[in-house]
Amino acid sequence: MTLRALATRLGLSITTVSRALDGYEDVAHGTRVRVREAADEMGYRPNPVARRLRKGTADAIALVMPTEPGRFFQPAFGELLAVIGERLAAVQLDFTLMAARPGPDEAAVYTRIVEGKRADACLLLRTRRQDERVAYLAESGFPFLCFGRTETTRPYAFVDGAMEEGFDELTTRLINQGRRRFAHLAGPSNLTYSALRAKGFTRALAQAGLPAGRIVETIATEEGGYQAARILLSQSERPDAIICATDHMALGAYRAIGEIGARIGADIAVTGHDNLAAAAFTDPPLTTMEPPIREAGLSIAEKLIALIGGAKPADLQEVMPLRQLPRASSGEGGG
Amino acid sequence: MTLRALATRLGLSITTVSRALDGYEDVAHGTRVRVREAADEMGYRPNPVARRLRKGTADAIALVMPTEPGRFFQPAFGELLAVIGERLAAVQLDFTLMAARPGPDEAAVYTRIVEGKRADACLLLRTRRQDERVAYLAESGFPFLCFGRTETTRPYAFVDGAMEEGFDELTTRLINQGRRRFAHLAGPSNLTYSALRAKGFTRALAQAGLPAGRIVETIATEEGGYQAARILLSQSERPDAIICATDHMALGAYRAIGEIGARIGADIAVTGHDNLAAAAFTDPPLTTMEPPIREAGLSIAEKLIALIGGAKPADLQEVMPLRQLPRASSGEGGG
DNA sequence: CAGAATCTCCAAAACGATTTGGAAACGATA
DNA sequence: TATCGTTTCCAAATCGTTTTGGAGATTCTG
Repeated sequence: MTLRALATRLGLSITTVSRALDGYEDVAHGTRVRVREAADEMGYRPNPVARRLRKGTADAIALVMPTEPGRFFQPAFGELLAVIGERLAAVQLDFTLMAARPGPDEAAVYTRIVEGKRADACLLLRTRRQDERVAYLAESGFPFLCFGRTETTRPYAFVDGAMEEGFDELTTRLINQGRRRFAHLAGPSNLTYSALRAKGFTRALAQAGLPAGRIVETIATEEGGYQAARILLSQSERPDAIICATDHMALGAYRAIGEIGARIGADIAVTGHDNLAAAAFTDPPLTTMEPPIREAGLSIAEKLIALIGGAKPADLQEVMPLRQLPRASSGEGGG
Repeated sequence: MTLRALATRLGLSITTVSRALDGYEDVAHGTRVRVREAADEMGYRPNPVARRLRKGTADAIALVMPTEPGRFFQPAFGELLAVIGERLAAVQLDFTLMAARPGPDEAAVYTRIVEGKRADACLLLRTRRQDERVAYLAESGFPFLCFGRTETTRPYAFVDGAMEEGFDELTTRLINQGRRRFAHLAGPSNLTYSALRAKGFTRALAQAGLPAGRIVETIATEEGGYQAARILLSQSERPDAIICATDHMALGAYRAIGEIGARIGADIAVTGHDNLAAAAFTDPPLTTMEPPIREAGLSIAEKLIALIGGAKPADLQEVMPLRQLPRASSGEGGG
């Protein structure tokens, strides 16, 4: 069912049918109605590819997943994609996934998107402090949005959680509770989120006039958290609060603490970030904070749409507050 | 940089340039080389949209995410997508994500894919026993592949884990260990995986000549597992083994068991399925089984490619064995 | 009633590739 | 030399839209 078929069937020109469907003013009301009725009676759907070719757009947003070897961990990834995808579909935008492992291949994927016009804009995940992807995209004038911040002088569009504030608030809360020997299990230092979380942690201690806490950098998994926590716990001055960059790391710390027979919550506070589904059901329930995934997804979609519409990146920046979830692992909450 | 530009620059016709790049035999070796060199010197990339229009393909695979309200839980979803995406990209196929909540909207999304030619094939997740999506796609002759099985008389392409066998093996192991009072926390009964897992569980008991185990159906989350386990534990004949359909549910059961002061592993065995990242780090570590996500992803991609190539669905069926991970929650393994 | 303004409509040119159906040039064959 | 086969190339059609630049009909204005 093409436009031509519809046109000949109606005894009209292709032009008129096209314009009638698009609601132009220069087609008589009567014919417009007639065309529309015929169109959905015959189940006509414009061929998206033809439209794209003519309009010179891709009608698509690209998402490049940085696939590191081993498990892929972006908490609530599925939900995030679902929300974004749903919103984009509503405005007829395809949401295209591409995978690339960080490194030389990654650059090729971005080149393909930009030079091959595979998308009208793209979405970056797991942003790094120094991010070549951002540099390349900004350089080539291609619209993009980061989920997470990066360090650059150029204005760029992003959506991110208020992690610095979140970790500051959390740490301050534990200070007020009387904790004094703080340690922080940080994620890989090249990722912006690690730096921001560590910064909030550090700031809270400084503000309270306490000595700087110990910071151990490790991979953001259970195993990483376990190893790092073991090291911390084996040292002379044992911490009474371990602020972990992620829930996964916190679960690793749980085991390390269990092994030395200390009590989580009472002896040593443990906290995370993400609010994994499991976090409320660990023993004890894990104190954490939760990024507003649905809201973030909607905001991301909205900003991508704006970006395609020509909005300036500088006007598309948003830091979203996190929800604090005090639970028993820091001697708070019920249970 | 279009084909025309390249052609005039080389003093050749568009036809010749196109054919030279595609490696046809009817262009002289010399010119072929010349054309190719010029092409990648000038960074020529064929416009994918134009190519699609002409060839009548979408060069894309669609994935419709069933976004149920609340958390979206497909374990290892990110990794699965990454693997599939990577493989598809290698053969120049886009991987398009769409979201739809099960119900009337869902049908519209599939109609859009099929009638709007948004993709050459599509991938279904969270397959249901009676799946209208499968019915519709099969009906309309659109190529599709299911990750998970469904109940239909027509031959269809799928990749799935050997869950029936996995749950049978697990249950048998626990029977041999001396457990006798079995219960199963099943997922929603409309999803095929729930039925298969329950079937494996049931089969093992029957084969051992034991009475049928109690089966409680619930939502596949921690909360669902917790509620269901509480009910089980409040009854007169307390189970000594709770086989959960998923790790998430098992974690919920952990809490319920903790609340009544029983010991997981020693008093009551608890097991799951998925091998969540957290599963090895719970206390005690959770006995579970792991689907081969990478292999499944690769197989899915391969089959989708074959499907587009015209392979018969009946030849594209694969059930992949699960890896058993006996751990302390069933009184096995270390720790 | 002539001329202008307004309504409706349409033919044809894009968009950038692939593919069909030759055509020119050339050497080989008889 | 005339014919045939190869080799190498190309003009033009095609995919299905959108959009430009009118053109005919009708109504309005003075």
